[in-house]
Amino acid sequence: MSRVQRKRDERVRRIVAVAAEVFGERGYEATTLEEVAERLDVTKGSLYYYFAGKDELATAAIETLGTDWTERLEALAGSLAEASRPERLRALLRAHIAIAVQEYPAALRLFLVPDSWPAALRDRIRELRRRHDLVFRREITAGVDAGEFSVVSVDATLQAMHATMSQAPLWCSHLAPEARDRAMDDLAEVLSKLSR
Amino acid sequence: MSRVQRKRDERVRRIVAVAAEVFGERGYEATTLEEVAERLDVTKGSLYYYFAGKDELATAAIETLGTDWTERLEALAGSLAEASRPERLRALLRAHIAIAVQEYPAALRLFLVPDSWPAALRDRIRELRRRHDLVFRREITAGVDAGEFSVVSVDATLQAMHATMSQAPLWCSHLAPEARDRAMDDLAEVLSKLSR
Amino acid sequence: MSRVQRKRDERVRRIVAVAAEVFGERGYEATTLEEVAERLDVTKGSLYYYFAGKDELATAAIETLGTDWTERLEALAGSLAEASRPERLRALLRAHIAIAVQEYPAALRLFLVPDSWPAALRDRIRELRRRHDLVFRREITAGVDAGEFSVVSVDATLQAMHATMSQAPLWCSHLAPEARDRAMDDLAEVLSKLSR
Amino acid sequence: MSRVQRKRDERVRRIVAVAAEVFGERGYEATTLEEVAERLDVTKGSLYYYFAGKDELATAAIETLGTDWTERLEALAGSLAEASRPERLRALLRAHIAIAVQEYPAALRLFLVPDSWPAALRDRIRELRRRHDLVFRREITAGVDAGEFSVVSVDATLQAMHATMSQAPLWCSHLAPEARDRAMDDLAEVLSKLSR
DNA sequence: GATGAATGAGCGTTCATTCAT
DNA sequence: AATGAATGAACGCTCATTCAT
Repeated sequence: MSRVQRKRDERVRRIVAVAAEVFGERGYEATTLEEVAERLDVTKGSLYYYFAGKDELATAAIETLGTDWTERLEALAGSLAEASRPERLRALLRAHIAIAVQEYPAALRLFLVPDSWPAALRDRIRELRRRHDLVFRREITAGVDAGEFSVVSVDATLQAMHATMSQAPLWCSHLAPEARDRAMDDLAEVLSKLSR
Repeated sequence: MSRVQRKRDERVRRIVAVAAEVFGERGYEATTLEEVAERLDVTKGSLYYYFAGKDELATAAIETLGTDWTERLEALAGSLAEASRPERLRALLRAHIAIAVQEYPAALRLFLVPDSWPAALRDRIRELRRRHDLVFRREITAGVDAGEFSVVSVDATLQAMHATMSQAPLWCSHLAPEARDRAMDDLAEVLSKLSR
Repeated sequence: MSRVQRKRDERVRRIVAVAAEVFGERGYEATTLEEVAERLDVTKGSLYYYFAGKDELATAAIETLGTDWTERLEALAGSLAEASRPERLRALLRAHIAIAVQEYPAALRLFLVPDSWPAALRDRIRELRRRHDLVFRREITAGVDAGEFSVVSVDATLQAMHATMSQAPLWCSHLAPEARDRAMDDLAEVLSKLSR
Repeated sequence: MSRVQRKRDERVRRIVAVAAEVFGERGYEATTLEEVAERLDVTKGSLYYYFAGKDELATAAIETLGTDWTERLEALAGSLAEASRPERLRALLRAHIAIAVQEYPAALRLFLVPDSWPAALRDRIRELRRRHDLVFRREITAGVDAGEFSVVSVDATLQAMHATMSQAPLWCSHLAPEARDRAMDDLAEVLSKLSR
């Protein structure tokens, strides 16, 4: 890989990171390329040198955001290998909520992509969700198999967890810092009940 | 009430219904008056004869939908006065999910308040939510007071219930009829656990 | 003239009067038929039963406004037949200013009709101006002929008088009542100097 | 100043000049950005690259015109330091009229502040007027203080002068060249009387 | 590689005008 | 005679997209 290519990759990475930030804050529709460009301190037109358009940029951003998010949860799961199952699940739920609330408050809106998007992109997003989902699914099924967890339905339980976590920002964002922390704790605790 | 007035009301009702549909499908920002008008087979400008603008139309759509929904749940709660607490709660959860999935599959987007919504609308939505929320809150707190329910936090529990119910259509819509019914049952059952 | 015809004339008169009022306050562009209709307590569409459109209504309004204005000045001139020439001129100037400021604050804008108007209407307006102009022209020329007035040029003098009077609302409107009265007095006094 | 910057400035200058022209011909409300763009042979949207909106464009137009005009009068006043007061006043009046008639025949409409103009613009216009006004106010008050001029009211006198000068194009524009020159002379002479 | 400039389609909104009733 | 309803053209404005330099 040439030096030029590395430079380009680095640039692309930075653009995507910033785009993920903006898309995460504002959602797809409310995000303008102008704002993305501004935060990168370049002009709007420059973005087109790297991305074919808003949709592609959004896709890359979602991908990055989703991958980053998933990897952090996976890393956390790894680092908690010693903890008890309930402890680990709660920690994962809590971390997920914290990321949603603090870093990607508009993620829900972002994953509610416009129907007008090409099927390929929608599939890609679904794929990302699946991988994301897997982090929690593994915990639950392993716990159930081990007889430590008991759920009505794994799918329904995961559905409830994800729905609650993705909407957490709507509830928590406008709370004062301490109240917000408590609210996030409560949510994680409440969701933990679903596996008992 | 005059014939003219009735006609007008009927017209307004149709507009609001269609608007709720489109807002639900697309979200606030992505909804264009052009599309609402097209589905009504009138021109954009005609909408302004009945509504002062996009915001008012969205408000009316949300208001109608929210009020109708709440009233049906309140009626159900009333008719179940005799049932046991857990029974009644599960029935309410199941009914809520059914309404969401079958009648307002797009409600999530309607109640998913983007920061870009006019403040007035935001407040109104919050108000509607509160009333809607109250149906379930009453059940939970009464159960807790009676010592039959036990929750970590009433607020967090309600938050989880509402989030899950509003996202149910995303999961259930594309399932086959029987699978869908079972999924809805499971969700209601899962959420019931939150009060135990 | 039939009773029906009289009734119609009466209606037309009322419409035109109200239209003159609104056009006088807002100017041509800012006046909407909606507002005219509202003040008449009828619907927009009804106006079209009497007038072919906004332009015709405006023309009629200007005509009425101009005629009324002129007639009041002529009446005043008649009632001051005994007064000295300078007295009469000043009174006329003062009256003109008062009407402009208090009743038709946007008259200037109204007489600055859009270039897009049909030539016939523009001619009619010019005609109205001429008659209006004549009230003052008569005074000046008579005074000059009698050796009591002395002007550089009758046309230029009248031009200055009319320009000043028509712009008076711009200056006077936002003054407090007493200051406004004084300002109008001053203007009339100042313009009187032009004939000495 | 870079070549790019110079180019941009030049572009802005041209836009403002054309805008002043159109605003002058049509007035604020009747001016459409479409027409401004058309005369510049660009599209409507392009204007927004340079100006935030119609208001800002109008402000810039008025500002440019007003500043240029005032500075020329101030320069003339400076160059006539030796002349007698009456001479200097007449020369200023005559110059003002000439600029109005020959260069800014539509200035009246620009300075004719409709109530509908955004408040910010109104204030700015008032400010420009004040500075413009000052050129003449200085002459008058100095003359009065020196006992060479005598006026009923400085304010009213200035009001009359400005009104007359700004409406001069309405009268003079359609005259033949020689008649027009004479008319302008007459107007200046007539207005001179106001200070005697 | 990046910029400044321009484009054009589309949006929410206004309003004169038309017309069936 | 008058109304309620609808239309459609136009407006100010936004923004993704293109492109010469």
